Amino acid sequence: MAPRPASKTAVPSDKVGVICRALRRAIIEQALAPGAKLPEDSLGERFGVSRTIARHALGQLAAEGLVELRRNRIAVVATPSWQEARDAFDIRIELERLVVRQLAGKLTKSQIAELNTHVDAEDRARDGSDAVSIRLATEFHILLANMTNSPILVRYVSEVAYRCCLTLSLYSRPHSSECAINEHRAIIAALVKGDESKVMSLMHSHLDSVASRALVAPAPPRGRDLLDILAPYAEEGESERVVKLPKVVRAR
Amino acid sequence: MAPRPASKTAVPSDKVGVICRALRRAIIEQALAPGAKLPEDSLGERFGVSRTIARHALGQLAAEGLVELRRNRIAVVATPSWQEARDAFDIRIELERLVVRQLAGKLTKSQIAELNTHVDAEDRARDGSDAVSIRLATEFHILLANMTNSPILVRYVSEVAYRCCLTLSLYSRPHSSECAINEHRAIIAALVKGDESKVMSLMHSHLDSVASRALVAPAPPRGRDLLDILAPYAEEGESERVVKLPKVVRAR
DNA sequence: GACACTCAAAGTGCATGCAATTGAGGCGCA
DNA sequence: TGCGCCTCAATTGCATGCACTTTGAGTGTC
Repeated sequence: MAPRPASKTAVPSDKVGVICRALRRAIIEQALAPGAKLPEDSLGERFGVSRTIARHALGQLAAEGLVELRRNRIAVVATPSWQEARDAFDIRIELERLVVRQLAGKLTKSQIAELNTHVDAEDRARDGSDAVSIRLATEFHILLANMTNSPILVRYVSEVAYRCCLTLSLYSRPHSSECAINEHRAIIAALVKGDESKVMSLMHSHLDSVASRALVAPAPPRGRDLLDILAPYAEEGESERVVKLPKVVRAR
Repeated sequence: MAPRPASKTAVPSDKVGVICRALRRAIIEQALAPGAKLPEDSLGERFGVSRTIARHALGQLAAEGLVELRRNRIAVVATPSWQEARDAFDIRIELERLVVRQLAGKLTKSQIAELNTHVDAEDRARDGSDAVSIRLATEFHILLANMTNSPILVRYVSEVAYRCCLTLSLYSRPHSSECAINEHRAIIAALVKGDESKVMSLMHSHLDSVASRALVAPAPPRGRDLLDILAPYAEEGESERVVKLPKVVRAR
């Protein structure tokens, strides 16, 4: 009587899956900002399960890079460095070029309709919160990936898209999403037309522009704590040279 | 006093990490063939930990696609379909092109030496078991990925390379690795020379030839069981239509 | 001999309990 | 006030126990 068989990847039980999906969504909507604490018992209590399950879910999310786990420490929402964000976008560009290459000229009528419906929803959400816009924009890309029918590709694109989403909340200025929506429409058009190289370059420039709008400066603009800000000044990770800095550094 | 800080990705405790690494290696060396059963208690007993930990490790490996988990069933080593194998190689090609693009002309002397040392080892292992050759060949690619210093890229390349490895054991004829080794040498040379587009196309054709040598036919050649072989003939997954087939089908 | 049914053994799903670690506030001291 | 030490509540690490599900071997019937 399960509502959906939910061809989800590798989710052991489904309570774990439920928690993962909920947290994922909360994270990409920025309800949980990078650095937010995720204690096992609170999570368990909130979802009506034991710590064991909450812990398992955190493990999965950590594998996806959305959560950071350190031994004996409370799990936190991941805080990717600027460089990691850049890397994620580079990977994403390649993967999504592959997606549209496989899809060009191969969409069914109902798939095209589904994509258009989604972009319409993005349009309608323009006045709403940024968080929802960002989520919908991300989901557009995941929807595309889904249409390839390649579970592996879906997983990688989803993961890396979520990670990128996470970085937007760290490094981006308030989102201006209108152009992105037009770019989505252009991509659909090119996919329908079946112009493989056109749609690949469209996707490339789309993601590139999202990335460059988001990752404006290599400096960590906000949401970082003192230690992270100081980190680049440490260089030699060795030891005694930094002893003269404020004690927080030693506390590391 | 930990020997290495081990910048490994997202491994909660380290007992889990140990088990994951051991299983990963066993899988890619085909000590554990696709379909092999991995009961939690046996695993726990073997590694001297409780089922809880073994279970957690299986969860991680499932997230990487090396293990298949089904509710209330014993975990098994994944048995990718031919199509999934093809998809994995496609993704791998894109990711590794990215790797060598980033690396072209940027290798340090010691990195070049490390690569050469590795290929020498591959050479020496040519007479040994296929399993070891395959593992070394895979590790060459992971070594390259590591040199990009992009943890995300490393993770994805490793994962997808392991998956490809897994498919080799399913679909490939006995490995003939000599040409692969020469191709590795050619890639190193092009990387040193710094010819970006040359090295990208070398990597592309290298992986393409590995894939086409491995994935010779879309039919599932061996190691599959009756059910999987019959699967394509079922089409409508519904129900009663297959009732007339041998009873194993119903047993599903 | 083939099928259907039953039931115990094996295995997973999950909660709970106990030990170990952490870090934050409190206390003393200069 | 400012700094360091100490203690204890909060939290994780992990094993274990109990309930439920699956499996397959054995039994009986036709």
